[in-house]
Amino acid sequence: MTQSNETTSYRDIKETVLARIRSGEWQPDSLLPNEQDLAVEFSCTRTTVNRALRELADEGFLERRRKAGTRVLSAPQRQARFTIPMVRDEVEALGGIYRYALVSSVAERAPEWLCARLALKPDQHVMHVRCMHFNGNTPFQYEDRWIVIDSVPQVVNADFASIGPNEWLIQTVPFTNVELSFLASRADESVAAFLDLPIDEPVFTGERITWLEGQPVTFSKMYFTAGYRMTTQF
Amino acid sequence: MTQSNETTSYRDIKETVLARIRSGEWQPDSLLPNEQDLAVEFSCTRTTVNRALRELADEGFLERRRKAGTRVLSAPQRQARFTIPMVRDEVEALGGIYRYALVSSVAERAPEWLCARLALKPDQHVMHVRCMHFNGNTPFQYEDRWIVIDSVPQVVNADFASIGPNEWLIQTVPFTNVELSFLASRADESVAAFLDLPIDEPVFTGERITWLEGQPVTFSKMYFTAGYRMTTQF
DNA sequence: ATTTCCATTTTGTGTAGACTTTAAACTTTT
DNA sequence: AAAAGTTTAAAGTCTACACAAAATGGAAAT
Repeated sequence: MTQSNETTSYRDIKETVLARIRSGEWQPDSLLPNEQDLAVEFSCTRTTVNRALRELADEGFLERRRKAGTRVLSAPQRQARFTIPMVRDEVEALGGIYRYALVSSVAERAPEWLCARLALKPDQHVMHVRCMHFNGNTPFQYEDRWIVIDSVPQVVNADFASIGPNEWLIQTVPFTNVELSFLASRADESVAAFLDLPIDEPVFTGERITWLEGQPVTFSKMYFTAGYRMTTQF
Repeated sequence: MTQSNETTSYRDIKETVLARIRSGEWQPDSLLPNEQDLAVEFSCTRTTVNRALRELADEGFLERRRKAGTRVLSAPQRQARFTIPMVRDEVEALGGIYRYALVSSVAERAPEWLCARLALKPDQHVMHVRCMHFNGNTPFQYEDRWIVIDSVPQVVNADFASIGPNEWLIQTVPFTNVELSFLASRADESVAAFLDLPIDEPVFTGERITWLEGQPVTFSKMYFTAGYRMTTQF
């Protein structure tokens, strides 16, 4: 059969299923009919039903298990997706002019806390890069970053005066695994100075660890401007 | 052909494509071969290639447009997916015992700032619920919430002494639209008291606005325990 | 009563092929 | 040139069918 106006598409099925859950017709924890039966009901193939249910499961509405069937999740595990933009894009999306400035870039022995954090050997060296990201002339983010030299030997020749370490790394080393955290920290003297804040001001802070095939590549702390909020809708 | 050991699955294709992007073989902004050609290369059907590329696009690695083809995103818009668990689950995942306590629950006229925030009429009423979530006996989260009575009339009969407002709302109005923000705030006198912190301590804070079919349902502020971090891996 | 094993059900994934939709690129007209 | 129309290549989706893999529930063995 050709897909004409009256054909049920996987989108229609998704909508119908969601509507039935919302209306209470399909209660939380209850089992849905199996794919074959739904295919008959919607007069389409099982393939189409499968796609609809698979996506709803991805989106956190359903739970599916072979042989056990598909059930409505009682507490819809809705996942918030935060897009992690690069600072430049974030500033430009705010309608601002992005400006970058290098503060310092030094090769040094990895400090103890970093060795612990990244599972480095005590004598490994890192490139310590500090830099600022501005929105026009307003400080937007202060970045404190360490790059493991053994993992990215080219870093010793990188010119971080002209390109930010994040953009450089993205061009240079692909990464495979990332751990990203957000927390509230307190502006110490240096952070306060760079972001033009009072000392002890609460600062929204991100920490990112990046690995390439199990090798630690970089650790960075990002201190955001006062009043910054990370927002998403779903 | 049957799917035997040597068959290329959409997973294999995803991996291979990612590897080629990482290795630089497929540069950012460059165009991938079209699905048909890839199908030939991987000796599978276009359907299978399609699924692989579609998922990679969903995950933020590729951009696909009809007729234009598939290209590697220059700034991989990787999306961090934070699962937003209910406090109970979060505490239990930490190995703790979850305990809930109501602080107060009062019906009142919506304050001006809330009217502005939720686009309420100036005379609308809200249920103002304050409560605590504990990990054992340690304060974990202090929650300050307003529920729009016109949107959820049953709320006046809800017994928030025995069930948290979030869990009650999920049972009552399950499918909603949400705007979620995170920021760093400063513990005022009351927050500090509830979370057992010094005044002015930085506090990781979440704000959530919830709508049902365009109607504002609830606004809540969640103040997290000292040292809290929201973490994800990808 | 408990464990082990097996049949069966349900989702997971693949093949092969067709039609649809979008939008880029080209062609014609103004 | 610029605008309007046309072609066409690429992704998007569906059909129809097949075999694979997991896990449940019951049967058999201990």
